[in-house]
Amino acid sequence: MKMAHSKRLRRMAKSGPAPTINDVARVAGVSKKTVSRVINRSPLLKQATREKVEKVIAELGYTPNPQARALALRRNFLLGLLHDNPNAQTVLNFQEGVLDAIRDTEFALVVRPVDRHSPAMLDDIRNFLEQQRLYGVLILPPISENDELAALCREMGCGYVRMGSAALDEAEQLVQSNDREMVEGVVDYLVEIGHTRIGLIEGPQGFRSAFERREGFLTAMTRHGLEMPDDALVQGNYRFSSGVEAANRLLDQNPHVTAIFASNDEMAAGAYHAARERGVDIPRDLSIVGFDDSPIAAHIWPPMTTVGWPIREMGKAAALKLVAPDTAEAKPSCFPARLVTRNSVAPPSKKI
Amino acid sequence: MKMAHSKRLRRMAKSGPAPTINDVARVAGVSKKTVSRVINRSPLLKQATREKVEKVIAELGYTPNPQARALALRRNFLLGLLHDNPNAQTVLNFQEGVLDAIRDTEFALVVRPVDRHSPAMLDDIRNFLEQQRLYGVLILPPISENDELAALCREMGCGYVRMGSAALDEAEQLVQSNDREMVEGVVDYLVEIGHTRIGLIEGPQGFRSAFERREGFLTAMTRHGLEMPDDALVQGNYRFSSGVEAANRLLDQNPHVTAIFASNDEMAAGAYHAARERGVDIPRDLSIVGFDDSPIAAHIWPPMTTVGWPIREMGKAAALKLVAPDTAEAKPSCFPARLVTRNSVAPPSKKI
DNA sequence: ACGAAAAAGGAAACCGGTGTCAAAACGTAT
DNA sequence: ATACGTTTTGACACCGGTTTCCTTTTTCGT
Repeated sequence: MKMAHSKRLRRMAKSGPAPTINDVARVAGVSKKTVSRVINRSPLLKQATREKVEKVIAELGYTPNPQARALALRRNFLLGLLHDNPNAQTVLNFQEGVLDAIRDTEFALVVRPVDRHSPAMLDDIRNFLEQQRLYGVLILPPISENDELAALCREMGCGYVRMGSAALDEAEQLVQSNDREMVEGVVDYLVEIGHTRIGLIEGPQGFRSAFERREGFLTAMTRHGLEMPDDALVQGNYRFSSGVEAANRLLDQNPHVTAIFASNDEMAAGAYHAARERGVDIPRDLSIVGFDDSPIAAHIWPPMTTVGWPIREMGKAAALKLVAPDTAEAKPSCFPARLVTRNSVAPPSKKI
Repeated sequence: MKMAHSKRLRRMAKSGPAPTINDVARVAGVSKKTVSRVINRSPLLKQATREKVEKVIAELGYTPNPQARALALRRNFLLGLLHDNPNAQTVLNFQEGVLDAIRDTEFALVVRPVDRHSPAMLDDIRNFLEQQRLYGVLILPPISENDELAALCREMGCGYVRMGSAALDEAEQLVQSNDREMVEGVVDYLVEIGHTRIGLIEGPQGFRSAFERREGFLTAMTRHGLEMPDDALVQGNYRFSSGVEAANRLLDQNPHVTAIFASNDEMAAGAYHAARERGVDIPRDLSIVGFDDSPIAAHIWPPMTTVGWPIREMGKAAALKLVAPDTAEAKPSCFPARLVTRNSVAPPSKKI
């Protein structure tokens, strides 16, 4: 009720200049400093004064000017999101997570897609950070694996948290997932239902995530005493088309594989495509497992078994590590991925 | 060279407090006002003075503090993006477009996913606008169709541009696409290759885009003198699962349709799913056309014919309408969609 | 060479908050 | 009533820019 009332008052003011702390102070008959204390929940205020001021604040519909606050405090309330992730859903989920963390705070999230391939990338980001003076930045993979970028943040005194698949950094600056173990789990699962000739479409050179996933894969294969011929391991670049090519190469070189693990869903979808063109049925003739649980995995036919990360939770935790590093929710830095079982996996067919 | 040099100097300063306009003024031996004039490219400066100051700026690696600027100018340089779009790729493309527009300016983009179904949505957004005092906001569909939201922006004196499928607003506040005509074009195309019994999966009630697309569809059908039985028109809610249900209902009620147009790609993909489960082959037994050209359209099998919007360009134009309304690039408000022909359409098969 | 007009530059106030430090108000012991 | 310690409040400077208004310098016509 009171709320609605104040809104009405504010609206009736007909969008004149927004009330400032001075207006509040004058109307309430106190000094601006006292109003400031109310806003900042200073404990050394008499209850009566606090209430008096709060009433005026509500009546006037006063909101502190964030720019003025930022100036006085010499820090602002802007979080940055640096990303060059090809998977839109991942980026958006992460954004949602960040928003979960900063909703009802004065923080806001500013986004900055970056171009990993531009030689000027670091300078661009430097300018961006210099200009905007962000409170901190969140860095999504794959660019989160760029150590120069992290160094740049440190150098510029800008807080940062990276999302990455391995121990890139200290726990305070990292949210990670256990994808290596998960990939091992995928192999275990495939072996368990009978597969022995499993192909791997790995991600591009130089990506930590690609490396981790390959290592997890190979570790598990070795553990199971399974052979891993060189030509059952092909490389892609995390994109759909590279998945098509990689799967074709893999199946040409190694027609007996009964299952393929691809380092991300896009490439796995590419493998679907290649399989379909060759007339091989999924999952009867070929099982495919992807990684990321992006929307395509659910939409493709047959729905794809894949590994999902709790991206949104990771986004939330990442943001909390910056804005409230001492809360429990900000502490964990490793978030368990889980196998999302759908219909792209079946025991190997008898033939061959 | 010079650049690198200045960067080094700045770095050597070891991240002390960033230099301010006062530092520049002192070192250059001029007043802060003069430095301010240099920054703002005031024309009434002697060339020599300007160069002297610019040299110092470069040496010190000075960048104006955006918060201080915002405070003094009583406006900030933050654009907001309000979205509740289920299609992540669309949102991200739009973001990229906005970034295209504001790259190398002092503007930044802050994002705000909203929950259309929350009753507190408008209040949330009001608080957000009140708190952040954005320069302006960009509003993506479907929430862009909410007139209360637009009214709120006007009331709060916050500039806005909506992306919408119809004449929701004045051209200054709108980037739109000609989807109605495009839908007519889709029908023309289907009719041209021989289809006469075409089903429609329309979007949810109350969405302007859904309305426009349905009208375009019906207009074209009438124009071709084709019958449109009530049961060939079913409703979905723009999501994958609703597409599955809608297609099943449609095919149950009307087994003779040879083509389906769905109001977006998600639902079209759902229709694929339904078709597959019923053993009907796409495109031999059933042609499907979607709308949006989202990634799923390219990835699904067979690749889907759909209608694509130039989202990124629209994002750029929308941002320019706010930050540089007088430039030519900010002028056009209608961006032509185009038919993306892939493999989900074929002439109707003879049988029946 | 001189005066007037135009150009260039500076001093001080201001934007709307916060920090420092001292003053005022209050409660209590003497 | 007085002195004293504590709590509460306020005055004022400051954050780093811009704006207003005024002074100094330069330019130029005669």
